[in-house]
Amino acid sequence: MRTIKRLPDAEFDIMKVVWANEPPITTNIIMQQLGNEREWKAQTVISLMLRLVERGFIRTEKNGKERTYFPLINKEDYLKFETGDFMERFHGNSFASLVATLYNGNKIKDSDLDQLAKWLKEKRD
Amino acid sequence: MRTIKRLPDAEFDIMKVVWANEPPITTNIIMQQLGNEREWKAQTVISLMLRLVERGFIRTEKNGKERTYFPLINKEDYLKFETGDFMERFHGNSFASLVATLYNGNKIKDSDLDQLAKWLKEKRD
DNA sequence: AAGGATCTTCTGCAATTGTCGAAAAAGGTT
DNA sequence: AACCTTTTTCGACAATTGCAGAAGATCCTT
Repeated sequence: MRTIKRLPDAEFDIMKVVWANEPPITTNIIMQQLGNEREWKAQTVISLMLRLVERGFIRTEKNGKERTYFPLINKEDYLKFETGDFMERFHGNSFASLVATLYNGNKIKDSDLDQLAKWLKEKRD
Repeated sequence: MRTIKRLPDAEFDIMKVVWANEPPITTNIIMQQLGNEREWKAQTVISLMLRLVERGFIRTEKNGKERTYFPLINKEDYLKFETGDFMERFHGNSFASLVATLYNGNKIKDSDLDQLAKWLKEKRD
């Protein structure tokens, strides 16, 4: 069982689009939806997709001259992994350290607090 | 003013030790305290320190045959940056998404929830 | 002063990451 | 069939990262 690993930035940006769309995914979808943030040539996108295939994050099929892609790892699982990894590396798994850092960096908005309160209330039935 | 950037893993591991100790820091301190996790040769540590100097994370002084180092960027600031960056890249700056992900990944203990509830109550006086 | 022990400097190198150009493949058009 | 268009495949290359050998510098002993 291969262990999941952190993705390079560019590949993760691709995955975000993959996850945000209904499969099958095409390179065109990627390019259009990343147009604003990334100015990639088609070849660039394709070779990143290829690397994602090698990593086992997506699989691919060829139909005619086009190639389509399907996610193999879902967003929630990957986020869980990244978030856990982050918690460990930067906060020694201390939730309090994380929250304090966010708060001191003004990364917690009032709307977040509201949502959080609601979420918290649900958890404690 | 140069903008702060994410550090490579190896360099961040060094910084953790730098931050955990009273300056001046020596390569020996680094090697001893990283002994369990990393099996680096002295040259490896030194060249990583050098890169950290170039990045402006530490400064260095030479005394005799030894070299000592002093942090220039403090841990809290760096963590704020990393944490903010992480929030944006992986959670679209949604604190709620972060908390939910941690919770679903069982990264939040019940005691954490209690603390959070208390903290939350304080914030909304 | 000669030799040894340490620590540093210099240099290099393989793997990974970010980005393509050039050429090939497949489909549509005339 | 010949040509154009779109998309892919192949190969490449520079920058970054992880790591350390070889050689130099400095101090300590004898």
